[in-house]
Amino acid sequence: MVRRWLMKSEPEVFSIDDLARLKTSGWDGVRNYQARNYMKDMRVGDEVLFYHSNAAPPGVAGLAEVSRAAYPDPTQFDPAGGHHDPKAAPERPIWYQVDVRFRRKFARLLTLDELRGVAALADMPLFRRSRLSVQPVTAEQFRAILALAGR
DNA sequence: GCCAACGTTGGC
DNA sequence: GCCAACGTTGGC
Repeated sequence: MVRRWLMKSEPEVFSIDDLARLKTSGWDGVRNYQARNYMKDMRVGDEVLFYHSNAAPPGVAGLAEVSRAAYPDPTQFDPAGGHHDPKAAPERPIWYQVDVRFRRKFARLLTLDELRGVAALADMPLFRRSRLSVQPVTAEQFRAILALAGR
């Protein structure tokens, strides 16, 4: 069963255009347990709404898909990197990532402000739970967002 | 740059 | 196990 997710990234760090260029990328650096657990639930082929956070304006920028299921995030083992976790070891990983593949960039950014006004989206964690960078999206919510994006 | 929300850490 | 301090996220 293909499911749907929303994943946040700061475009200054990694944007939908970066993914379009790379085609596929590991989604590393997630250091929140709830977000990690959602990534562990992901299956190859799951659909991903690519959300630009901490941007002006923030919003959903496009569509991607999970191309590799969860595996240990290597950045947790690198003391020199910004995502190092001293409690993690290769035989005891704590953090996981998935790989995502570019599908398409929307013709226009669906801004947070616009999405907030859509009744069908009112229950999204995006509005109800702050700072959750990976979150599930229902079939109805997903349809509503794709309808706004057009084809 | 500010700051509210909120998850994590660590002293007790 | 409580909870204050602290750090991060992310909208504005």
